[in-house]
Amino acid sequence: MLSKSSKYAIKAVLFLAIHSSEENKVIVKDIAKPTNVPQAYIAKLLQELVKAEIVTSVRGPKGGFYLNETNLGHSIMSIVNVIDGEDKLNSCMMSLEKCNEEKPCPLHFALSDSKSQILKSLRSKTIKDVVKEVKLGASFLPL
Amino acid sequence: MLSKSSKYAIKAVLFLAIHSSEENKVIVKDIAKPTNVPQAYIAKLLQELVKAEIVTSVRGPKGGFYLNETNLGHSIMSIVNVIDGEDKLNSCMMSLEKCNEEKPCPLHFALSDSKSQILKSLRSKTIKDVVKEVKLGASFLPL
DNA sequence: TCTTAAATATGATTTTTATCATACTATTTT
DNA sequence: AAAATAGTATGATAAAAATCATATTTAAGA
Repeated sequence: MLSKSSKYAIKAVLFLAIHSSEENKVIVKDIAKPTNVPQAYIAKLLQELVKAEIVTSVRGPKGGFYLNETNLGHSIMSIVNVIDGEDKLNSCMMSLEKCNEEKPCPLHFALSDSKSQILKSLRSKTIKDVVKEVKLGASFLPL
Repeated sequence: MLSKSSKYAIKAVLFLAIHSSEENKVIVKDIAKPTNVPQAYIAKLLQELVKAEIVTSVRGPKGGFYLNETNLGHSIMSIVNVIDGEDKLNSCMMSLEKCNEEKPCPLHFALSDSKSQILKSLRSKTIKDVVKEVKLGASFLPL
């Protein structure tokens, strides 16, 4: 469902949401280690997120990444869309195309409710929303 | 979530569930075309399913594949397990390991309900179950 | 202005997944 | 018994995803 890349990206963004601010930028190395993502790889993903204006970056010494208020308002879905492409998640679980009520795939009725729920959740939850929940106890590195 | 391979496998199995019987075996060519899956590829997947006793095969002329009553009782999940491996689907959506109530990942609360629903559905629905729903209108090749 | 610390750009390599090809084995039919 | 028709086994190739490496650009600070 979510590619490794999207998962990495979500992790990194949530990490920034919690640990960064304009006055407190975080450098890639310090994102890579705690999130357990290869540094060069997360760097590349972050660049895409910067281009998409989901994270903010500043170069040079004292530079790094952070999320501003606008950034925090983006949905989790928007991260996935940037990394995996727009309709990776909208595609049918069963066949390789999209299915719907009129043209349901064989697993449509078994899965579509839960699937729409997940999509809805990803679409409606902003980074900020999730951070609240994280602060209530979610951890980055479940074992 | 489901790999292309699992999707192919599910398609093929459901196709057989609908169109085959011991007296009416189906050869790979006639599975590949209507399900829109590369023939050599589905052949390979079918072999794994045969080994796992999820589909039945007979060699030689008048041979082919079919599902017997036992085969029909398997869950959709069992197909995925054979093709993608046991815990591909059980892994956490967010981090790369498994998460749970005690050690939730940041997206745990947002997604776990729907996810368990999907898993439950895949685990509990047998091939036979899904076939009933298919006969009520699902199609194999949604556009 | 030079050095240093950061992101950025680009592309090479590796690994995984998907696909294709070919030779072999089993069973039916003639 | 031979020929034909099916699955089976194995491995080669191609494409995609993930990872690694390196050079470039930008900005801060001495």
